[in-house]
Amino acid sequence: MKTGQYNHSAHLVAIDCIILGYENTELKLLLFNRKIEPAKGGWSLVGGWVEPDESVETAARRVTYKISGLKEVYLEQVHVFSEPQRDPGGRVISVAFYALMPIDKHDRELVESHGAKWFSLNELPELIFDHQEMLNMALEKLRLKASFELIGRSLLPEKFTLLQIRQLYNAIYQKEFDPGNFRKKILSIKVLEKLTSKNTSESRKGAFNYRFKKVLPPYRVNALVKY
Amino acid sequence: MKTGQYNHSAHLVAIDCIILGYENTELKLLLFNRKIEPAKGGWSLVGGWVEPDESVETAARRVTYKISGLKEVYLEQVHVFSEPQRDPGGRVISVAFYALMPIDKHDRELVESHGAKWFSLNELPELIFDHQEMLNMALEKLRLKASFELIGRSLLPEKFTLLQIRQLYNAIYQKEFDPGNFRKKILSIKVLEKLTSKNTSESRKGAFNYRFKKVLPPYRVNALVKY
DNA sequence: ACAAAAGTGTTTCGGCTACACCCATGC
DNA sequence: GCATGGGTGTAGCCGAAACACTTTTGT
Repeated sequence: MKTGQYNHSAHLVAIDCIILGYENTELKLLLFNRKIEPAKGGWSLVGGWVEPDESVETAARRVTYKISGLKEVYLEQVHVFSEPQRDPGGRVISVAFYALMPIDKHDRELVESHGAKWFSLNELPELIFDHQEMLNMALEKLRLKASFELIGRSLLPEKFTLLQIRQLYNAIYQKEFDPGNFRKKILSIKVLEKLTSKNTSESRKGAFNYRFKKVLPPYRVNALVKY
Repeated sequence: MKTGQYNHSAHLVAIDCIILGYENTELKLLLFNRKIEPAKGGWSLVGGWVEPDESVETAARRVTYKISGLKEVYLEQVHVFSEPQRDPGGRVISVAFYALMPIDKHDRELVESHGAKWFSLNELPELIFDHQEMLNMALEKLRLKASFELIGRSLLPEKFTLLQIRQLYNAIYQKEFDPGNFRKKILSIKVLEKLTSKNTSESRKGAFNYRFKKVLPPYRVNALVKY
């Protein structure tokens, strides 16, 4: 095979996306019911081939858009999986990404029409191939990121309360953060702005809504949370 | 092209290695004088094609072995670089790795015979393609790793003094760590064992040698150093 | 009245920082 | 004696953790 002026054997390259959403105090993963052999009918990460004229990032964006209808998802490379035997159907090199998606904004019908389904992270079916390992690495990477910067912009609705973002962190780390301390820490980095509206659906008293600032002040590298 | 039962267009896949060594209180990078067009004669990371029957890790190990004669190098994936135009010679997807190498143990003649050369990180020539970006990401990743666990096993000689490992950290973070505090912190995690021998070549008084323990006690996630 | 979250304040504790200080030795 | 790194000790500061306490309001 010839590509440009190089002459060497080539590989099938795919991307697999760990698509995460957040709903009802739980992290959820979008899985795809595989339609082809091998492992037909098994639950798979959402993936696709990398086309000749696109980067792996472009491929990941194309695939996440196609299944969710959302253009604005946060994408990050996780790892390359390339053991020759990882896919029984052939030698495929796969680049794993995680994707963070505002679950309330995506197109649920589109997801369903593709045979995909959201699963709570605590109630996952068995995944095909090495997809469980991909998921594990993605979660590790997400936790690391969330410990250095406040995430949620891509997972929460536009407006949210401090309770909601704390519950998001609870879900990510599978632990309970102290309400008072979490609040003070998060507000101290000044990346959120307080709105005038309140959310009264989750507490008697009602909590102020916040949103992420458009431009973030650069904030210190000091760990946001420990885990 | 057909690979197994899948039918899709394929890609050239390469690996590029940011090979780092440590010598004379400086981090050094092994670069390769490129022998083919495009960018013939330019300085390049050490790389190679991924063969049909090997993982990207295997390819990286093969390539680092071939140029250094060392089998025991520490390898870690950094990132996939896949912009369609990144290599003017053709569409090549490259997986960047960093490699840590005990510079005192490697085969200097082998390196020379391949037209490769060690450069101090402060005196680098211009690199071809996106290799400078690869290097930057590798160093960021190395700093992150070094902040969570004590590195040096793959960079320092078997025996070393606390001065030497501190200077390694100075080189990695480009700052001066406090001798007393660094010492206490490093020893507190109990991954080093004190030897009976002393190194008298670097100080009047002579400093005890240490080495990494064979089995490491699991130590806390608390940052080792801040930067 | 009670429950439950909102929001603020306070105390304690551990670890990091910034040093001071003595030791050993070659020059 | 002096400079240099080896090695130990310590006072102070800062931030995290734990938790008390008051507010608000629907039931």
